Amino acid sequence: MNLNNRQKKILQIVNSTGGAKVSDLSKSLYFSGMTIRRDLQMMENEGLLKRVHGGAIVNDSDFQYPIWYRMEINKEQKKKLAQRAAKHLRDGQVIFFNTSSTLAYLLPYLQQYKNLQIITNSVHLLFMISKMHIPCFLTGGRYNEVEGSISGRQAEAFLRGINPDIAFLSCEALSPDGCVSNSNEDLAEIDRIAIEQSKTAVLLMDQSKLGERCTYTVCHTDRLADVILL
Amino acid sequence: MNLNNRQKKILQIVNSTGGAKVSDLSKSLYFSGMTIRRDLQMMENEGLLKRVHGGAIVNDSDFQYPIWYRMEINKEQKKKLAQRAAKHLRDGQVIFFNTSSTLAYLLPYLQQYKNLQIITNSVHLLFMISKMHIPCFLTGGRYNEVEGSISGRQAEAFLRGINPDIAFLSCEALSPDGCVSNSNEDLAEIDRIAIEQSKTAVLLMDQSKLGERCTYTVCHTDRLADVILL
DNA sequence: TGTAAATTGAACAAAAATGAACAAAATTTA
DNA sequence: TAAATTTTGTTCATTTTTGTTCAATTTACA
Repeated sequence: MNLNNRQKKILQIVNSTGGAKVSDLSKSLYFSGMTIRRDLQMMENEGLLKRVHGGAIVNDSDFQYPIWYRMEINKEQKKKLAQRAAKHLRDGQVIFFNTSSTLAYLLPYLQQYKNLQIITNSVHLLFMISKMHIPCFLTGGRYNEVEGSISGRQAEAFLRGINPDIAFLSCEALSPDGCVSNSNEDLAEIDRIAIEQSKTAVLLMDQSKLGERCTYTVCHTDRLADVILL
Repeated sequence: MNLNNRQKKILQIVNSTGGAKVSDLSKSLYFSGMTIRRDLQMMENEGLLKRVHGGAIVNDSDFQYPIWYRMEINKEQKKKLAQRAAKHLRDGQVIFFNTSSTLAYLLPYLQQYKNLQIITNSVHLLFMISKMHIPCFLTGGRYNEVEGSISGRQAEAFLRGINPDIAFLSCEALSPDGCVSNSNEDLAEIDRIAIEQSKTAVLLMDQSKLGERCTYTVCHTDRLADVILL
C-alpha cells in the first residue's frame, strides 16, 4: 500500500459515504492519523475533497456541464431563434463566428446560401463548418483547450486584416442597460475587433446568462444590428 | 532479456495489476532496482505509466496518446529514431511542426522539457500537444479538412512573423539526390517558409516514401540539420 | 577489429514517507 | 465559562526509496 493507493481508497470511502473521520480511516487502513491527515491535506489541495474538523467530506463545488450536454438543452426553442438570426444571411457573404456553442444552431441554415466564406476562432465550429463543405478560415494564435478557441495577439492581427460582411457573436453576459461583456479578456478583445471590422454584428445569447455583467466589456447593444436571446 | 523486452514486461505487469513496486519488479525480473527505476523513468517520459514513490501505477492522466501511436510504440526502430530526433530538443525552445502524422512519434519526448512553445499548422498535432499541457499556437488561414492542416496566404504571413529555434518537418518524398518535395503546393510553401524562419530544421520521414519526387520542391537536404528516416 | 556509445549495477548521499511526541487549536462537556 | 477531551499541526527520528556518480560490461558501428 503506497501513498497513491491509499489516497485513492480514501477518496472512494469519502465519495461513497459522503465523508469519513480521520480516526476511522486510520484504523481501517492501518496508517497513523498523521499520515491520513497529510493525505487529506494533499487531496484537499487538489480539490478532491473538503477537509473538516475530524475528517473530510465530499467536495461538491460548482462544476460545469460538458459542452455536448449544453447543446442538448432547449433544442427546439433555440432552433426557432436561430432561424430568426439566419435572416441576416445572404449569398456570397464573408461571415465571422466567435467561440461559442450557441452559434452552432445557426450552422444548418448556412447550407442554403452559395459562396459563403466563414472565419472563426473556434476549432469546434471550424470542424462543423468544414464538414458542410463550406470554405472556412481559422484565426491564427494561441490555442485554449478549455473553450477550443484561438486567441491572443496573432488572432487579433488576423482579424484586423479581414472585413467580414457580418459577425455572429455570443457572449457571457448582457446587463439590463445593454452592456455586452465577457469574463475572458482575450476573447472579449476578439469580439471587439470583430465588431469593428464587420459591416453588421448580431448577438445571439442564452437567456440564462441575462442580467449579469462580466469583467470585460465588449460593446453596447446599440452597436449591434440584432440581439437574439435563445 | 534486453531493455525493450524488460520494459514491455514491466508495462504488462503494471497494466494488469494496476501498479508494481520497484523492489518486486527487481526481484521477479532479476535486474537491479536502479535499472528498474531507470526503466520506469523512461516509460513515464513516454506517458506509458505514472511513477510513484516506491514503484509505478497505471497512467490515468487525461492525456492519452492516440491508439495508432500506442500500437506502434513497441516497434523499437521507430522509437529509437524518434529518440534520435529528440536529441535536438532543449528547454525553452520555440518549435514548429508541420502537418504530418509521422511527427507524432516525437511528442512523448516533449514532456521532459520545460517552457517549450509549439507552433504548428496541424490541428491534430495541436490537440495532442494541448492535451500534454504545452502551450501551442496554430497558424491562421484556410482549413483543409483532408489533412487537418491550415495553409494559405495567412498561414504564410503568420509564419513569417515568427522565428522558431527549430522546425521538425515531414514531407512526402525525398529523392536520391537529396531533393525534399511535396505534392501539395500550399503545404510545400509552408515548409519552405518554416525552414527559412527557423535556426535549425530537422526532417523526419517514413522510409516507404523514399526515392520519389513530388511536384513541389521544398528544399535540398544540405539545408537540413538532420534527416531521420523512420 | 578497435573505438565510441549504451547498458547495467554498486555505493553512497539526498529526498520522501511515515510515525511518535507534544504543544496549540477546536470542540464538547460539566 | 472553565475544564476536559479530541483533533490538529509542528518537529524530529527512523526507515525506505530515489538519484548521482563511477566503473565494468556489452553492444553498435565505422
